[in-house]
Amino acid sequence: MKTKVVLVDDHSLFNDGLSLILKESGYYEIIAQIYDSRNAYSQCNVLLPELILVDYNMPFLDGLALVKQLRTLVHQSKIVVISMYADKREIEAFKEYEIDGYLSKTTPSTKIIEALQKIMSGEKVFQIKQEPKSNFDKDFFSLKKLLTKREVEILKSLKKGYTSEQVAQELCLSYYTVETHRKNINQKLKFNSKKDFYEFLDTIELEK
Amino acid sequence: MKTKVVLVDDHSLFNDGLSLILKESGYYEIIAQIYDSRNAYSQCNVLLPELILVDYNMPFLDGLALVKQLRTLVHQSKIVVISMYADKREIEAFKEYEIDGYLSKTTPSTKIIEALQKIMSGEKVFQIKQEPKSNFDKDFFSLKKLLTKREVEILKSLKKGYTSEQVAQELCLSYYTVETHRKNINQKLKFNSKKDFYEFLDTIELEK
DNA sequence: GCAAAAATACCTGTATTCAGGTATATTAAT
DNA sequence: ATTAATATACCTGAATACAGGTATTTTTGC
Repeated sequence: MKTKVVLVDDHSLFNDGLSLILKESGYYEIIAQIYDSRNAYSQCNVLLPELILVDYNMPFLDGLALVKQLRTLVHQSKIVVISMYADKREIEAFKEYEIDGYLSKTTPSTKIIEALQKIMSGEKVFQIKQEPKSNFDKDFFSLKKLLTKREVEILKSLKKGYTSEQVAQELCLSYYTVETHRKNINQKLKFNSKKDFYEFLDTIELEK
Repeated sequence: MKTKVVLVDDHSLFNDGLSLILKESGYYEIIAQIYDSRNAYSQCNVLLPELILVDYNMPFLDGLALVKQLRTLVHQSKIVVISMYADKREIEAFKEYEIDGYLSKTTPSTKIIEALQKIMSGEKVFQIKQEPKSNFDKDFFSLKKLLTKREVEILKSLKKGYTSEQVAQELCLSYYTVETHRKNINQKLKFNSKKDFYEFLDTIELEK
């Protein structure tokens, strides 16, 4: 049921953290965490993982050299490289070894999970640089410059799943006022669809 | 700028993993990871964290006893207990010490972050048992059992931000047909608000 | 103090969604 | 072969959201 994963990363904190993140997602079973890449090939030969996550920067045997080895495995696993610097040249170097994905360590865990799901379903995911954010920086601090205090309050209330009507009730405002605020928010943030708006609403953190 | 956090958990894997998760969120700065709860009180007295995350099950000095100590700190920090078993009786025991939240270790990292954001803005969050998943398991495989092939196609199209009208065009269907499918989807998945639906749409993976 | 920004409220018309139906042809299951 | 499920399509009315206005009061910055 769950995808059997082997993690190869000398940096134990990240190895452990990633392990936890993958386990938490509910889709992955970590069958091994390997801290010394020199053991990876033999271990994978025995464990037959469906997915191997390999760090790029490792001592003794780096990601590139390891992938070269792993591709000679009889049992074909998906191989994903995780790197500190999502460099274009780095990716180029991997091209000939037919890896299934290339992810950056700066990617939020949710996006890592998303990417891995895509990869497990056959897609290839290459993240060059940090993905350009949607429209503007989605963090609260840049948002504060754009929106007024009241507009943020409206968003907070909408975040609870309220309709404009319900927001009006909660904040003791007229329905028309709430609608006006929403109109202004939409103008400022220029959403292309309802989905875009609600997606934004879901993602954004609006706390102090 | 970032919330200063101290983690208290003897289980280093979880401590490290949680640390990573908090850091990744961008809102938290981990100023200490404490593995022996007996050091927590003195450390917090020096470090003055805004948020203290405490594990429930710890050797020597367990979560309850530690919280009792921490509440005597001059500098008042938010205190959140994280437990393996989100037991109702456990929470009861904490009630008199006025903790700000009680979270389960089974909670996905994104939900932990969400909960902590709420807590930092003054709310209290008590998660008893693992929260009943949003109606059903949000993964594709359990979804397939609930929805028909066509319904999934409709969702895929909606995921692009299309309106029912546009979905109809893309799939060469009548607008009415698309609306019917959406109606059936909504019935099956029982969303409580538009926000819930679009949030689901954003989260779900619909690939093969 | 004055001008700008923000917050409030209202109106209109349209677009979109949602919930309640009905109905038929095709497909899958037993 | 005959149910049951699926996909299709249409209708209506209500609820919600969106886009275009206008307008008044309050707050804030200089």
